[in-house]
Amino acid sequence: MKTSTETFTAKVYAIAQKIPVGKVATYGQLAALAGSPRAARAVGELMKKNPDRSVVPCHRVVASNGALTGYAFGSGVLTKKEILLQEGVSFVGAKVDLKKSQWNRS
DNA sequence: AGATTGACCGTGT
DNA sequence: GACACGGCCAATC
Repeated sequence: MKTSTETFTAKVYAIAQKIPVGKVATYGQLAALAGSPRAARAVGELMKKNPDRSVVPCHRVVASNGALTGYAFGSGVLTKKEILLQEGVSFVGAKVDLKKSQWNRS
């Protein structure tokens, strides 16, 4: 029986890996799915400290308003945006079109 | 063990 | 519609 924190962290990473290509999820959404709807901030911490972007597509995680926030790899948000465009995510100016590309969890 | 920070979110002015 | 403030959660120093 692990502490709640480890479960939360594990869930966040697991969920992040479940985000399909061409879709994005908000920090709050990941937090909610992980069991703490208010832990959006903590999710950001996990993404920043994420073990590996190959196992945790942190680039598919954006702010609730669709804006791209920090990125621990490449050139930061610039690289993140490029990757999302590569994935086929719809963009509106400098933000993601959540109406079209927000992850509709199964 | 205590205090501070941080890739956020919601509400108010 | 834009700017400012507070609140929550977990990790890090």
